Amino acid sequence: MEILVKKNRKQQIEEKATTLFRERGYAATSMRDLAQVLGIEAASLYSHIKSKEEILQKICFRMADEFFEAWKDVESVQTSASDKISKAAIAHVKVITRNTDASAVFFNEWRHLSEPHLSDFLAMRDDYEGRFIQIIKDGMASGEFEQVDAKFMMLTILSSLNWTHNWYKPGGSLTPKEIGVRLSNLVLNGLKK
Amino acid sequence: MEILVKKNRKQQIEEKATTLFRERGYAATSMRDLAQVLGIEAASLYSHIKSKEEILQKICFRMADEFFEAWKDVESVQTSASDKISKAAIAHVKVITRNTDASAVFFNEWRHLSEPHLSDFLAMRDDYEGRFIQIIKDGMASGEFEQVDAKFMMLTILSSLNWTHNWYKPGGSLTPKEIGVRLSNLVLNGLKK
DNA sequence: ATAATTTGCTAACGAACGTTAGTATGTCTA
DNA sequence: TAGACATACTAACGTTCGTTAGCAAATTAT
Repeated sequence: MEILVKKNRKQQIEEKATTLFRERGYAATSMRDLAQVLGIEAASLYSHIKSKEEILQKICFRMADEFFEAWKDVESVQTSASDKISKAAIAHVKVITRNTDASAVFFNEWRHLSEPHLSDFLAMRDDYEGRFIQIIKDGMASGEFEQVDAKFMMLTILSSLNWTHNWYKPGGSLTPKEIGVRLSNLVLNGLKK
Repeated sequence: MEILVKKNRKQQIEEKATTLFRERGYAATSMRDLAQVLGIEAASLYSHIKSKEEILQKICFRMADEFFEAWKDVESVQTSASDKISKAAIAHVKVITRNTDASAVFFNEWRHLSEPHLSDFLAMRDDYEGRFIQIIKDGMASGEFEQVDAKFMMLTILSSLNWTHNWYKPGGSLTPKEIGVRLSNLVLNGLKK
């Protein structure tokens, strides 16, 4: 029995869609826009995909997978909370910088997912955020961190990390790792001398 | 000569539109959606407004005005760079928390502005961001701050401040001022003990 | 060589979009 | 009391939307 693999054209569609969704937003990107970029008719897209939303789902859940996959670097070793924050920041930023367009779509367009995908997405996000909260709580319990509102702190840290998708350019002076190091350094030690 | 003041209904339209634009995004909100929330027909909206985009413009530029207005608290007194960062954070967060819906639209939907409004908007944003950069540079020059990339730092700080629109709820345990204090404290002193 | 698969087309569907024209009805003001 | 104004309506416009049906050619696998 053969498993059919529509590999090439479908990938191209998803790549171009990612760029367009990032630039114009999901709702403001039409299938005709997407087809034009690919040099085909809009109706032809449906030889490869099921629906417009299917593309968005692929982008969002592939990015979610990447974020979770990268987290393995964080939990692999037993170390201090500071070290874990640093490792998490580096891993997280690495995923974002590896695909800034898809990250932008992931962060900004997920609300256009329909159920049950939307609930699945939010559940994964909660899980991911919970891991950051745990590190912060551990750091407070061990006396390594100041006593703070762990959720507040998680939101603040993640907002800084996530924002990198908005300004990172592959040719820039900072490598993804350096960005992660600097961000975690700011979060841990602050701006003051 | 009479100056006509269409005050009440137009305000209502802008308020409801702000909520919808925040929840669904500008492009995914139809004029019929908006009309339904107001209990009228879509065509009736045009007795009060010129176009859908006019509403977006009003929201975006009113928020911009508010951010600049709040900045006066920051530049009014001669003080240390740390103090200025703290004052700026508090002022900035105060504006956001005063209207979380409009802030969300301001941060997420500005790209749907057409020219020349888009260019005007971006110019204002550059101006605003430049003020943060200047404080950071001053703090480095005086030896108060670590030597860092000022733009990188500005982006990181503002991303944390701006993210508050996503989780702040008026009835919460933290006041807007407390949020500003805690955010600036994290930025200045870090999480480590 | 033949069958299956990939890729794309034209034509069209019903629905939704932002918006305009023209009209009617109250309400406030001169 | 007359005119201006605020508010909302019905009907409709031309356009664009996501998507389907049916067909055709090229490529690939058996």
